[in-house]
Parts: sequence; C-alpha cells; structure tokens
Amino acid sequence: MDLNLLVVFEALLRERHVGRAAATLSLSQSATSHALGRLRTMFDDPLFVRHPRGVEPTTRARELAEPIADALSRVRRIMAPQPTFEPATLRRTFTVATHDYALAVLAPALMAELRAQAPGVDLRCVSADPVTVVDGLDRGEFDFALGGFVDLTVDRMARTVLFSDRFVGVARIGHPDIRDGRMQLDTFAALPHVLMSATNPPRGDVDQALSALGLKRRIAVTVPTFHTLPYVVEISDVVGVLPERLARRVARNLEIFELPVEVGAVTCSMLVPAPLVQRPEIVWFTALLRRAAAPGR
DNA sequence: GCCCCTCCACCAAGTCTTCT
DNA sequence: AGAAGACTTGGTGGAGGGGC
Repeated sequence: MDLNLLVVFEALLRERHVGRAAATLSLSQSATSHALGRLRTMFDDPLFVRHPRGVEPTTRARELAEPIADALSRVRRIMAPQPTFEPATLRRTFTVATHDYALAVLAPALMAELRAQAPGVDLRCVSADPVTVVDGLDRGEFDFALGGFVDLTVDRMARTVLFSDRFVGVARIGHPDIRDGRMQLDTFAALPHVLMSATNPPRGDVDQALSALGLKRRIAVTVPTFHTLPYVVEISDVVGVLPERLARRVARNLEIFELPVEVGAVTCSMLVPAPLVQRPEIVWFTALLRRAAAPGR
C-alpha cells in the first residue's frame, strides 16, 4: 500500500478538481490522474466521477473520507517533531512513592529547585510499600519511587542511586552515658533501644552487627517511621539509631553520637520503569533529585 | 473552450537478479 | 559480499480524444 495515495485522495476530496488537487500537491495533472487510477484499483471503485466543473466523489469515496482523514491525522501526529521540554511552562503533578527519610533529606532543596525552575509542577507523595512499589510503577500509579529497595532486582526498572548515608546514634541531651560524642559498646548494648522498622517482624542492621560481636540489645519501642523516633528518645534514656543526614535535620533536641559498632551505609535510590527513563521530564527530574541529594544541600 | 482521461516517451530512484 | 545490469515504480511534459 502506498500511503502517498491517501494524500492524493484527501486533496481530490478537498478540491473536487484533479488539476487543482495536483497544484496543491505540487504534482502534474497527469501524475495526479495516474495516482487516482491507482486509488481506483486499490479500492476497487471509481471514487471520483467526472462533473462539468471537476470531479464528484462516489458514495464509496464519501464513506472513506473520514477513516482516511483520521489515518492521515494519526500519521502526521507520529511524524510531527516533539515539542521541546520546558520546565518553566510545565503544568503537571508528579506522583512519588517514597518514605519520610528520603523526603526529609531531599524535600527542602527539591522544593526550592521546583519553585525556581518549574512553578507549575506539583508533587504528590504517597507511602512506598517495598512489596507493592514495583506493581504500582508498572500500573502507572506512581511516576517514580524513592527509597532503599535493597533486595529489589527487577530488570524492567531503572535504578539511580541518589545518595548514601551512614548511621549515627541519638540520645536525649544530657544523657549520662555519652562522653565526647561517643558511647561504650557494652553500655550501648545494655541500654533500651527505640527501633524504626517498617517490616514485620522488625529487624535492624544494628542487631546483626551486635550479634556478630556476641551481644544483643533490647528493643523497648518500635516505631514505623524515622520521624517518630526522636519523640521517644528525647523524653527517656532509650537510645536510637538514625541516618546521619536525617538525624542532623530532625534531631535538634537530641545528642548525636558515633555508633560503637560498624553498621553498613543506607542508600536512597530512584526507581523508574525502564521504558520511561529517557523521557525528558524524567531526565529533568532525575537531575533535579541528584542536585537536591548533593551533600551540603 | 474547459476539464479530465489515456497514451507515449523519457527520467530518476529503488529493487531484484546475476555474476565474479 | 559486492558490483553491475535489468526491471519496476512513480514521476514529468506533450498530444489527442471525449463529455459537457
């Protein structure tokens, strides 16, 4: 099938005159007449019959008019150059599956960048359940997800590591067991702890590190988010463990101390469905998040 | 006389086939 | 595999014929 013939059909239908249709197509009258002949063969119908002032479409041509116009419109949309991406004029809402830690670290710098670069962009943050986050991304419920996703290896998702953070201990100001920003290992293990764990049963990297040293701590309180942890710590002698960037942001009424055990770093990644990763708005937002995640922001 | 169709000869570009 | 020639397709302008 020669799609150019549909363009000839469209011109003939519009002009009702082979010569004028030829002129609008920058073809000769002869070439347009040949094209009409091929159209007649293709559709097995005269399509346009002679008339004192040109040609008139047949019933079949009238029936074909709308579907052909629709087909050409679709092709033209496909071939049209993509509009350039302009954050300043972009008006849309990004839905982000995330948790309070990533937001606490990224939100201040991110919001400042958004207000400056893209005032028409809104953020809708929803809770990131590690179990269902990939399904949500697949279904288009979220534009992307922010979080650790340590155990997640899904080929159809593109992962960008935004930042990593070490863990520090937090305790109430004036806690008797902190000296020069440090705490003895046996004291740390003996004190009651508050643990942030979104999983059930709760688990923490600190427990694994203590276990490797033959020690065990008592979890006195478990909280579901990092942000609730300081409220428990500041009114008692229990101690807690937080990522350092979060601790310095939210634990203003707390004392921060070096952990007496080696605990691995926590990383925050951005998860996007792989087919969407080259989209201009995703490329732009990824760069925005990387700047927001830069140390010192 | 105007308009369209058909035929002719020719050209350019792309495709297919054959040969080395 | 690549070169070369044959073939196909779709374009051109010009001429001639038929319908209105």
